[in-house]
Formats: sequence, C-alpha cells, structure tokens
Amino acid sequence: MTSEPPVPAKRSRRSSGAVTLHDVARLAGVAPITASRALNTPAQVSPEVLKKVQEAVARTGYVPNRLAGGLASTRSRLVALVVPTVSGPVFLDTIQALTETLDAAGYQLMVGQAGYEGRREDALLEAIIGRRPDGIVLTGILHSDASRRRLLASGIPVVETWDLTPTPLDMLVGFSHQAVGEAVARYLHGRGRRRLATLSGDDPRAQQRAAAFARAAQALGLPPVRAHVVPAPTTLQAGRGALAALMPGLAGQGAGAADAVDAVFCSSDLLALGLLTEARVQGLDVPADLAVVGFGNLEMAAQAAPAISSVNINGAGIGEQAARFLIARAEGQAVAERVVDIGFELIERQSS
Amino acid sequence: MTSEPPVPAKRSRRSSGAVTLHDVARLAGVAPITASRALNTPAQVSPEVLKKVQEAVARTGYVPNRLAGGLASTRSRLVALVVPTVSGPVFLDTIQALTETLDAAGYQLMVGQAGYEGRREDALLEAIIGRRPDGIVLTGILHSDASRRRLLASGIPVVETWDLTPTPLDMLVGFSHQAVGEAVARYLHGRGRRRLATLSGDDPRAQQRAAAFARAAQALGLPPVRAHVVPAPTTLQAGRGALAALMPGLAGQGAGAADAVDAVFCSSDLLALGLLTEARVQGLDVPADLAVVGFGNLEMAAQAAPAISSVNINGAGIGEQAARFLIARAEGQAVAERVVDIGFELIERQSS
DNA sequence: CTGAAAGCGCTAACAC
DNA sequence: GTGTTAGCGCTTTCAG
Repeated sequence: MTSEPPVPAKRSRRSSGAVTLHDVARLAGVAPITASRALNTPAQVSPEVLKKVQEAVARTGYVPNRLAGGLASTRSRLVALVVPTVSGPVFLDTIQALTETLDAAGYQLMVGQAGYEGRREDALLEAIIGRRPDGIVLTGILHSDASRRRLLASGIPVVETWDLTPTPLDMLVGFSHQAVGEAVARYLHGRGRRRLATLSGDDPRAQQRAAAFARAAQALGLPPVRAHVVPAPTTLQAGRGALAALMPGLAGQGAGAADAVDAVFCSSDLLALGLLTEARVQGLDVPADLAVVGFGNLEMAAQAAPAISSVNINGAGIGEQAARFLIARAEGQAVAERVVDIGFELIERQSS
Repeated sequence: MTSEPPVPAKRSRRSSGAVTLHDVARLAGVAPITASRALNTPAQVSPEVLKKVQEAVARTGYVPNRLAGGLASTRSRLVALVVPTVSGPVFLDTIQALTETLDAAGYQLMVGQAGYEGRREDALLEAIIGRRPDGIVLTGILHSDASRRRLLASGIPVVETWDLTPTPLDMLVGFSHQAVGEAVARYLHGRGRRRLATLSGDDPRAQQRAAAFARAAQALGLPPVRAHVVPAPTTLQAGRGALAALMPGLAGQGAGAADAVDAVFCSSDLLALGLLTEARVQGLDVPADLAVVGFGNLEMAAQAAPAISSVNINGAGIGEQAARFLIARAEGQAVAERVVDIGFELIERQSS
C-alpha cells in the first residue's frame, strides 16, 4: 500500500475525490494523454498500452468526467429536447426513438418543457444553451421570435419536428398539417359524409389541420364545417363534453335530423375516443349516425370498439431522423438534405 | 518570467467562439471573478458593479457555460432520471413534476431508458455517472446487483421511486405494492365478489401486487385467485385478449356459470380498459357480470363508460418529493427522513 | 467588497 | 506511437 504523507497536502483544492484519468495513467505507467487515446481512439495506441490502460480502468472503476471532456473538446455529447409538456402521449414515440438513437451513438438526452403558454421559454432556452448541447430538438413551436433568434445566434444545430414550416430555423423533420386536413376531408366526403365538423385543441398545428379541413370541405361543395375548439392539451373529458356542443339537437330529437353533423375530425385520438364514448352513452350509433376520425393513431384508437380511424404519424421515425441529423452534424458531416417530410397515413377503421 | 516571443500568440487553441465571462468582465471594467459574483451571488457586490455587469451581459448576450461551471464547482446542476421506457404513460406525471420542480431550482433533467430487460443497464449507468449529475432518480428497478453497487460507489445521491424496498440504496419515495394488493382484495370481497382473478404485467411490482392480492383473498376464505400474466409493458390489446383466458366458458354458456370469475384486478388501467372493451363486445355486463379494477388512475379510467375503479398513485407527488430530496442534498442540507411512503387511494367507480 | 492565482479533469496542438 | 504543453471557461482559495 502507499505510504501516507506525514503532512497533509498544503493548499490543494478540494478535488471531487473521484478517480481521474491521471490516476489511471499513473497506474498504467503512461502519460495521461496516452490513456485518453487508449480510451477514445484505441487504434492510435499499441496493443500493450491499450491492455495496461484497460486493466487500470477496470481496477480503479474509472468513469471519465464528461463535463471536463466536453469543456476541453467543445463537444458535450448532450442533446436537448424541448416539448410543450412531457405528459402528452403524442410525442412519446418520438422521445423514445430519440433517446435510443442518441444513446447508441453515445449521446445523452436532456428534456425541457416549454409549456403551451410559453412564459418560461426564455429561461428554458438559457438553461439549455448554457449546457452547450451538440444539438437541440424542438417539438411544437417556439413561441417568441426573440427565442428563435437567440437559438440561431447560439450556433447550436437545431431540428424542428412535427411540422413543415416554410422557413425552417435549420433542419426539419415533419409533415404537412395542411395536407392532413385536406386528406381527411376528401376521405369523409368520399364516404358519403356531408355535414362535417372538427373538434380540435387550440394549439397552432391542430388549428392548421382544422382550417385546411374546412377549406377542403368547402372546395368540395359541402356546407360550412362546424368547428369546436378546446384548450390544449386535449383530454378524453373534453371529447366527451364536446358531443353536446357538436350535436345540440341530440337530446330532443335523436340523431338523424337533416342538418345533424354526420362526421367529426378530431385533433387527437383522446378527443375521438371521448367523443365515441359519449356517443355510445347517448345511444348514438358510430359509424351509422356519426363518423369519427382521430389523429395520432395511438393504441387506444385501434383497440377501441368500434375501432377508431386515425391519422398515423411515424413518431419514432421523426425521432430517429432528428437524432441522425444531429449526430451527423456533430461529427462534422455535411447534411445534404435538411428537410424531411415524413408524411402521414390515414388508417381506416370501423368508426368511419 | 519566460521570455516572450516577439510575435503574438499564434498557437492559440480554437476557442468555442462564444462570449465568455472574461468578455463580460472586460466590458464591465471588472475582474472576471467579480463578474462571476455579480451573476451568482449579487448580494456580495456593489450596486454599481452589479449594474455594469448586467448591462454587459445584456449587450453581449452572454450565456454562462455550465460545463465549465460544473467542472470548477463540482456541481453540475443536472439530475438524471432512469425509466424502464419513456413511452409507458405510468411515469409521465412523475417526470413532469420532476422536470418542473428541478427547473424551478435551476436544475436540468437528463433521461435514460433502462428497458425492461436491463441489458444496456451498465452502459447507461456509465453514461450517467460520467456527467456527474447532482442526483439520480430511479423509477422501477435496477436489475443487476453490480449496478446497484456501482451507483452507490459513485457517491451520487439516489432516490428510488414507485416502490418501498426494504433496503433502500439511499433515499426513497414510494408506496407499498403489497398494501395495494391487499386493499383491493378486501374491497372486492366487501362488494360481494367471490371468484377473483388478476391480470398483470410481468414486471416485479405488478407481480408483487398480484401476489399480495391472492394471499389476501385466501386469508378471506375465497377460492384460489386465477392469475393471468402478460408481458410488460402492458397494452390495451393484451387486456382485450386476456378476457378469453380469464373466462374460458364465455363462448359456450354465457356469463353466470357458477365458477365464473366475477372480479378482476388489473395491473394497469390499460389492461382494465382493454378488458372492459372486450367484455362489452362479448355482451358481458360490467359490473353486473364482472367487476374490473385498474391501477394508475389514468384519465382513461375515469372517462371510460362505465367508469373504471382504479388505484390512484400520486405520481406528481412522487416526482416533486424526489426533486426536493435531491435539491436539498445538493445544497448540502441534511435530509432527516430519507424514506417517504406516499400511499395510494382506491377510487371506486361504476366498474365495480 | 474586490482581485490574483491556481486548478477542476480533460483534450487539441504540436513535438519527438 | 507517445509525450509535452497549454489551455477549455469557470470557481475556489487566499489576500487585501
């Protein structure tokens, strides 16, 4: 064992106490930088040295300090994700795919919630930029223009997702909400529905789909689309509650009145399932009296009875692509295409 | 002094290019350390200096580099969260509360997925420890014993959640799964149910609830509990599919056979809703023919028709308490109580 | 209340 | 292939 120094170290700064690369290097009998290379670029090091360093690592339980590494290399291997709120089920697949893809490449995910209001947005951005992440993934919108400029100024690669804005900040993986609205309107029209309605959360993307849906219906010669808006995030309860608003005649005359709504496009599967549940309770027949189409294609849409038609978005694909973009950028590779339209798919089920 | 080369420093390392504290200090006409104090401990600085520094910050758009700060202070202001998988809805409230509480105190959340299998567990742990977080929150179990020892050895404060293990690693916020199982069994017995069954995911905590449920039923003099197990994470589909297994007589003779199951305790609301849906499709009357109790008290339980009885866990409370524990520890405060039993509540609804 | 010096743990530059 | 040196940007320690 090592002999204890009789006098305590004089004015040494209190180190974290953890094993450092220095310790490993000393144990292996090499210079710190060599130990560093053995760990990071093993190809640049002789097999013997490599082995000795690995042994030293194993013996000491050394775990590299990525804070120090990040500071020295200006590469934090951290990616920040901004979501409106983590508890909406919508972005879950995206988050999961993001985490997995990043993690396979040695990156870690940091999560920040911007809220649907966007009051704390500036503070969040500062917290994120301060960590010097190698990339930022935005889901949903950045509210203020100042925020957008600030992000841009930070020089950190950014991927916007879940939308196809005309003026991307940097990179983008999304789909056209307008195209979704149009496709659903055409679909319902094709199925013989004539009195269309929308039930949407009040976030900008849902509103975009609803507006495109209404325009497309009009273009098809249908009567004006009844639009009901509920606050985001959407809930089952809001869906249940909305039936009365959408079909005011219900209580008195039953369905089937000439001008009764016969199809509703919901901005989320939650709303759709809520609507469906309430319709059943009220004795309405779905799809005979009322067709319902959701958005997001959560498991609950497929497993409801009747199964709910829904717009499927490849959320995992979005997450994975976003991660690839960021990793490529961090590795210094040039990204040829900076915008990916991941599309969507209308899944037809019993509810329509 | 070493002799200065006559030419200016050529071999300067490529700095990140961002504004640094030095820049701010120079602009404000003070030493870097004074600028640092103006930002971190404004009370220690004269009002004039404070003002000048703040102006310099505003003018330059300075954002402190927390990597550097963390390295120097050995406080990263980062908290790591480990979840089995991010896409289960169960931990969402916990994650949200955690994020919010941390963030209000200037901490950021890092997310890692351990998976239900726990193959990558070691790599994940290394990635986490390497960032030197000020705390780690564990939801669900750490699979290997080596992992637990390694975590402990890292010296990082740990909060385990969603369980009440007899031997906590460090701090703990949870509830007793055994007590849940017992309470539900007693409740169903009190409601006159006699042929009980469980439908559970195969994760350890769900199994614990199911086992306690079965033991309690036996203690109450009821016949053996039929137990059906499905792989975690649980799904609506698994719930729908399980009905046939739980009530094999269904197709032939209808419900009401003397030994037919008359109550099922599900390990998640997803399973409960799936079961309920399939029961309705099969013409079974819930609760008359079959009582259903879920777990988690997701919105879908309350909003289903009939509404599903469920065990409510204060997930947000868990997240908030965990954050408080970690923040207190990081600020050097002694935590008196290291274990909090957050309890649970059986919410009685129409389904039972 | 303010500052100079030292160094957190690591890696980019340059030698040899 | 390996080592030396000089920082990354900040905060601690010690002095005024």
